[in-house]
Amino acid sequence: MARNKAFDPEERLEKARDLFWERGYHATSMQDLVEAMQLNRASIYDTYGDKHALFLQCLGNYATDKREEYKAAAAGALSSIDAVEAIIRKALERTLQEGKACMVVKSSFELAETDKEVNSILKNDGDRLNDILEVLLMKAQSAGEISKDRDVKMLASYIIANFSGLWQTYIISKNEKLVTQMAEFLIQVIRQ
Amino acid sequence: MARNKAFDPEERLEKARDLFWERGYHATSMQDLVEAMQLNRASIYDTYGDKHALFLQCLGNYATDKREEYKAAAAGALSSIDAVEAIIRKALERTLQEGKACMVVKSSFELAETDKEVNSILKNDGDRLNDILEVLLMKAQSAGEISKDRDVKMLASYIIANFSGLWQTYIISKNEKLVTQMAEFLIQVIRQ
DNA sequence: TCATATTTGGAACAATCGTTCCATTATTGT
DNA sequence: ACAATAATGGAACGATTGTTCCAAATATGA
Repeated sequence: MARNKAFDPEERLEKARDLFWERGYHATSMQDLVEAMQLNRASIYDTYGDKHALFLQCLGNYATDKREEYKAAAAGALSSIDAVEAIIRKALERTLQEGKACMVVKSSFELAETDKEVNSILKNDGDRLNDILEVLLMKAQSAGEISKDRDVKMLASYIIANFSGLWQTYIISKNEKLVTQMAEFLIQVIRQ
Repeated sequence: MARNKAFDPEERLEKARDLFWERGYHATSMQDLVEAMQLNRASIYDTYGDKHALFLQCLGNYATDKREEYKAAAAGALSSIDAVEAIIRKALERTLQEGKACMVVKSSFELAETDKEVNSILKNDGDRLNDILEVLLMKAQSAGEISKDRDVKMLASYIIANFSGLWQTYIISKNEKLVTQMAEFLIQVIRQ
């Protein structure tokens, strides 16, 4: 009986995600979203809820997507330590090529200090990425690829934390060579 | 002939700075500033210019202040490498004690990608802090405290980049022990 | 003491914010 | 073909945005 949606909610969510990603939460207005998503106001509210709910969906969607990208990058590696290196190289590649800093990092600093729901999404995402790296580092340890006395949990967090630094450095300096050297240095630190 | 200002512009600028620091630029309204600074709207516009100009002054002021704090932390050290360590420990201390992430880092992610003036202030601040660390690392190299084949320019940038990571990790995890371990690990990496 | 200059408080501005509502349009299953 | 249902377009909401303006208050140097 009922009429169907004339648009793909998932596809339009990506349009919103890209805008939030670029401008941040507060600098993005509903009017901007109406234009970017090419959707009526009412359709947005009806499908996704209010601005905040829409943002949370965008952020969750984004975090999962990027985690999959890291997984995919790691999957092609021949050894565990190579997989870790591939993830770091993926972060470097993203820094240099995506044209805007990671939405997870941007949202951490714009919102996560005050917004519990945002914090929870980001914590969950961080934990999952941490798990991925921790498993790889443990395997690398078992295979003798890295030292036994490394704290792999801490090392996984350290690697992820370094990604924030790559983005911050690139935003300010736009120095590709420098950021590349920093990523190479991190890889070298992890391998030894 | 003329009447004098009934307030200390520098002191009230700090009030504004603290609010911008806590909430970010877009989430802070002029009404918020009027209340926090305990100043009339007209007085704010007359003394500092518009919201954006006020923010730039706050950010510049903040960056200089924090750079002085790092310098002061380094000044007490017995050797160059100890001075570098002291700066890293200062960043750790700030992360754990200030209750909000560094305004420089927050502003990098909220504004520096689109706002040229903000970017310029942050670039200048980054360069100056880089200089401080670079000089210390060079001296440490001459003194044989760190290896000769380290690229000190890159290493200085790497240290600063790590600060972003400390803040991001602490915002999301609130894990003091973890962040402390990460800072200790960085120190260890630099020293060897 | 007094004219002068500037601060001050608060009203008011137009523009935009996020959100809601409703009449209209369109598509569905029967 | 038809009644039912949901999407659609757009007006409209009150609240808040950043900013300007002006009359009143106030402290200044001569």
